[in-house]
Amino acid sequence: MVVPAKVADEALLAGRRQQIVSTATGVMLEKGFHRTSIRDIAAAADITMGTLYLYISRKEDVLYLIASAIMEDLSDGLLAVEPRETPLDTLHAAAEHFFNAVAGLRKEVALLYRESASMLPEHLEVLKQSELRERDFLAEIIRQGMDAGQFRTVNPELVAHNIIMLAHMWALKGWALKDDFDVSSYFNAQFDLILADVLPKRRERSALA
Amino acid sequence: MVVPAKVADEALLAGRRQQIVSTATGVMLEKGFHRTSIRDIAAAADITMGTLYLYISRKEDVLYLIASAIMEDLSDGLLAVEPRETPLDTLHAAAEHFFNAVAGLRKEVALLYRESASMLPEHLEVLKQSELRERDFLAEIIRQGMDAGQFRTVNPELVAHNIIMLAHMWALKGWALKDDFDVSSYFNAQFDLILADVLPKRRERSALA
DNA sequence: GACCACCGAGTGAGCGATCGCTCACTTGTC
DNA sequence: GACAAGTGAGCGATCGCTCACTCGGTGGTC
Repeated sequence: MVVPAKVADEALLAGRRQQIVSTATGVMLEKGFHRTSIRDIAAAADITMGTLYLYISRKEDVLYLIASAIMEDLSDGLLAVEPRETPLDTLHAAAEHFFNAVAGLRKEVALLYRESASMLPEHLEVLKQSELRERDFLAEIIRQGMDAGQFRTVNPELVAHNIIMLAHMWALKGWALKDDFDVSSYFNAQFDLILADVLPKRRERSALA
Repeated sequence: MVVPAKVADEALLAGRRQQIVSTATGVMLEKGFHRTSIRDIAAAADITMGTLYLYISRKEDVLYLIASAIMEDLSDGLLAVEPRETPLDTLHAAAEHFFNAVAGLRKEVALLYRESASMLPEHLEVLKQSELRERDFLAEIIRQGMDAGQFRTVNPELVAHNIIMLAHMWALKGWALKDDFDVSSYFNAQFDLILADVLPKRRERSALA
């Protein structure tokens, strides 16, 4: 167990933690990890400090619960994307889903980057593994496109990581992008560039673009 | 003046601040802004707390001095890149320079992302403007390539921002990339993809690639 | 040269305000 | 009455920042 608790009742545990995470996220988004006190978190969740410590054992546990909830939101949705007719279609669907998910959790994704240094190493490792799973999912689609002769030869993991990074970029660089794009025009512009990365140079782009 | 001081002698001011920045950077890199105390900074710079406050007026000022020194290192080098024979050559030189600069300041760049939320708004704004200057510099090269008919039609600012983001990616995602790349193979792989973004689809890649 | 008033730079004990976390205790339920 | 869940005053350890003070050098006066 990554986050030990002192309460046996599992339903109660899950419920209270959900209550803690959902209320503490707002506080952390606003004030950040270090400026958010245990008292703040307890007050937001409408419990006392002592009760809070029945469900976590260190302040860092709260951060981890928040971070892994965000990561799950992002990852689960992506990994649930079903294969389409062609690898290109699948890549488009997966990327679009991921870009939208990140856009819906802009501040939360930025929080992950900001506070990753405040996390305990074993917690951070879990999140890294989660991102690697996202990368591998996208890389597998790209590999299938290459095997099918539909994509040119690229490093699938690198292109996959770029897709993730450019999605995160909406969260990290929104201050600079918001003037020129909204969420969907941002995705369209970026996917056009991703297409250029993976499609063979001599072939016309598909109707999808 | 963004950071007010209580010492009149400008040479002394510059020297002391250089001394503060160079020693405090190491501490901040290791512990982060909030876990680094004023006492830590003063001790590292081998001065007392009182003296420190002659050269800054808030703890956040130290962070800003550090951050703007890092940003200057990155920006000045990029903006000093001279035009080459063709826009493509110039873009290659500029991107390579920037990727190398970021790679040489990996932890420092990661610090900028982590601690941007700890900065005072007016300090953060200066750093944003600096990054926009980098973006515009790269965008101008791309625009020239488009005007010369050497590049296809893309959004120059977006591609420029992507180049910056993918360079920063080495600092942000090094944990995942270090297994597959070193600094130069990473740049080569990414620049190959950037080429695919900007070069016309039907044209063979130049000898540069 | 002797004296002194002045000033800018440097000092660090100490202030008030937190902080994360504990534990002796209360409450509610069966 | 046994036990799991909940409570919050209080502990020790910081923290950022201040301010009354020391110190050494400079220049004016005799």
